[in-house]
Amino acid sequence: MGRRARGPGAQHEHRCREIADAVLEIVAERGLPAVSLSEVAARAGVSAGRVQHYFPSKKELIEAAFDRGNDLSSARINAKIGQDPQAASPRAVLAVVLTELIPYDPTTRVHMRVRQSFTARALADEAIAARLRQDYARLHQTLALLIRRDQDAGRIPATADPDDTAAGLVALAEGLAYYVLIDVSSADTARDLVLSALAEVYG
Amino acid sequence: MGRRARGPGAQHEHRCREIADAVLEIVAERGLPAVSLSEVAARAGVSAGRVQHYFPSKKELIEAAFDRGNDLSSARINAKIGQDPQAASPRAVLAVVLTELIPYDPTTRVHMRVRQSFTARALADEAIAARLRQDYARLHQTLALLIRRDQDAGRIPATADPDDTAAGLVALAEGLAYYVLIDVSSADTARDLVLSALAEVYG
DNA sequence: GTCAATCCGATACGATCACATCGAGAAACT
DNA sequence: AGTTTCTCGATGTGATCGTATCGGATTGAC
Repeated sequence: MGRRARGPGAQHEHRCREIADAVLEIVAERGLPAVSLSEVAARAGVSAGRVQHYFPSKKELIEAAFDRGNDLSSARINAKIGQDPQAASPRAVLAVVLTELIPYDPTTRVHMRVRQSFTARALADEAIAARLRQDYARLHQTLALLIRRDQDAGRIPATADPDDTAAGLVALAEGLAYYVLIDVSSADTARDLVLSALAEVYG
Repeated sequence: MGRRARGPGAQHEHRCREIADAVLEIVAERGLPAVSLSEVAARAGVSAGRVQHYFPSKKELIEAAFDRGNDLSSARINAKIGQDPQAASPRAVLAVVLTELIPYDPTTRVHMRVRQSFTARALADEAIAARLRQDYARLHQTLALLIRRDQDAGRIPATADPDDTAAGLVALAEGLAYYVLIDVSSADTARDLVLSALAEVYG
């Protein structure tokens, strides 16, 4: 009953991640509608039964993949920032986070394609929308805190609202990220625009 | 042969639009994956056979709905600008276009939900992507022209690149538009951010 | 070594889908 | 009036989907 599965725990999580990663690969290549149990099983190189065992419903499978995608993106960005977020200057951290939202290589392209797919589904899937809102709240809050720190240090005019400024910067980065994904803009152009927007925040 | 169907032409286009509008309604409510021939027929109040007659394949149906959605949005924005685009000041036109990209009432919410759905599909559907690229090219070009006009008039610093600036403003507006759609930001906040970004362009 | 929980492959089922086919009726041109 | 084209509802078909279920294999606890 209340007992926790202990022995196979490690294997369990590993298998779950394998399957979730297969979902992400399919989403990156052909979008969320292309995700089916048989597709996922084939991509992960396992039987459909196993997929069904770990994720009894498709809904759970999709949501697990969403969380997995978020974890991968967060890990990538955190690795870029370095182990000590307090050490670097707020502006440097802001620049890294914002530019990391722009796809500039195959890996980041995959990450942003996946994210874009889930943002679309959020419009019709409240479970995904709730997860996404929480995700945005955390991201915006983090950036707003950095802005506020540099406001206190006098490097950013105190007139700007930190929360709105943070939301604006992320919105710009994501809008440009989409342009890069569909080849409307180049990654370099997008990066320059984001960084110049950041520069304007700094007066 | 080369002959054009004349008599039933009017009815033909009218029926096509009815069906395309039904597709847009479904997309706005439950997303593109919810669009099926039977759903569309039921929503439009016609038989499935008629839908199939006017749109022999689902692909054509989706693409027609995409074009229809674009037409509706363009018409709405053009109506806001007024009949004489040369008369108004470039800045006023820029402000209208950018704020009209932000959902602020049920109608604009529907328009932007539909647009967001198609942008997601564009990642996996080259036909939609091509249409979207053309759409963006036109929009960005229009705004860049307005910016250039006010650069020539000395109202905007000549240092800024008109095309990149236009792309940045639209990207910001669309990123914020999505925040409004999933209730991350309010429409007022988004509007203010877009307008202040425009103000910064004007120095 | 025994036992129970977990794991997972195989199969079946009902629903839904896009699409094809057919044929009757309406309309338009000759 | 006759003929042809357009219109479109009805029905069938093959494929794919998500899910339920079952039975044996594996595993870890004791």
